[in-house]
Amino acid sequence: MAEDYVELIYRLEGESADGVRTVDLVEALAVAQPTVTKTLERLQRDGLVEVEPRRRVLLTAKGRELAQASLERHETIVSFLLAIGVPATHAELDAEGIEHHVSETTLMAMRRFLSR
Amino acid sequence: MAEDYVELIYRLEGESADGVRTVDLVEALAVAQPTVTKTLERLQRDGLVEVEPRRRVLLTAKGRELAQASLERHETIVSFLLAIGVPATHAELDAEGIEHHVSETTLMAMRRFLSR
DNA sequence: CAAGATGTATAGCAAAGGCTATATAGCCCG
DNA sequence: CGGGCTATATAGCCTTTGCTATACATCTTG
Repeated sequence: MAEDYVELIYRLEGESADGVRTVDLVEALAVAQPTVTKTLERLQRDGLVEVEPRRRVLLTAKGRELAQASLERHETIVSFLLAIGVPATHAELDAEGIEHHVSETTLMAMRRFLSR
Repeated sequence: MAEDYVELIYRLEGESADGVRTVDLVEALAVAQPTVTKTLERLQRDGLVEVEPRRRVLLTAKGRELAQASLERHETIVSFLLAIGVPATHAELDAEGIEHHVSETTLMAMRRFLSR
């Protein structure tokens, strides 16, 4: 979950000027608000985000790094799925599921395939 | 987890003549014995396995169907990963992680790729 | 056939990730 | 500047998947 959260926060940061709020995550993830609040507490505990009470959710340096790495992995997988003929709709969804379970070795094979 | 368990039981059935026992799953999954027992209770509740108390673990018809479908999916993914150049060691492990998260659509794309 | 080894069951605990209901803080507007 | 709306926090509950410690049953073997 941690990766999903930081990746999402990272993306949302790029889409809205005045910061990411809990409610944005609630909407994007389609879960109940207390679920997001609780998860953010864990992420905070793990040093991935910083939450201004009742205000914005910010990524720490560590969180941002993880987000960038996750996003890159995500995009590699989406590109790869598209390349083997998976329609765009499914590619996005499947990548979400897959991205936390592929080794660096398999990612390399995907990149190799893409640059063939 | 359900799929992992029934798939494993199904495979172990083929490897040993006198039935699958809890201890076989404990060893294969590398978890503590009470974890397996408890999970088997849930699978039993869900009608996937039948447990002879202190004896064998059997698949129900429903469990066997799920196991076969899971195994087939697993093998498709392993073959596919091997085909794009992932070494055998990683292919097995990654397939385990991936197999619960790919849509039928993506599986079809993999099969298409394999029969190209 | 009794002991010890092996296997299984049971009790109790924890963390993650969900939920609902409710309280409270902050913001905007009349 | 007070009320209401919106956002966030808090309390309390649930299930899954893990664990350890311990009790009990079964099997094997001397």
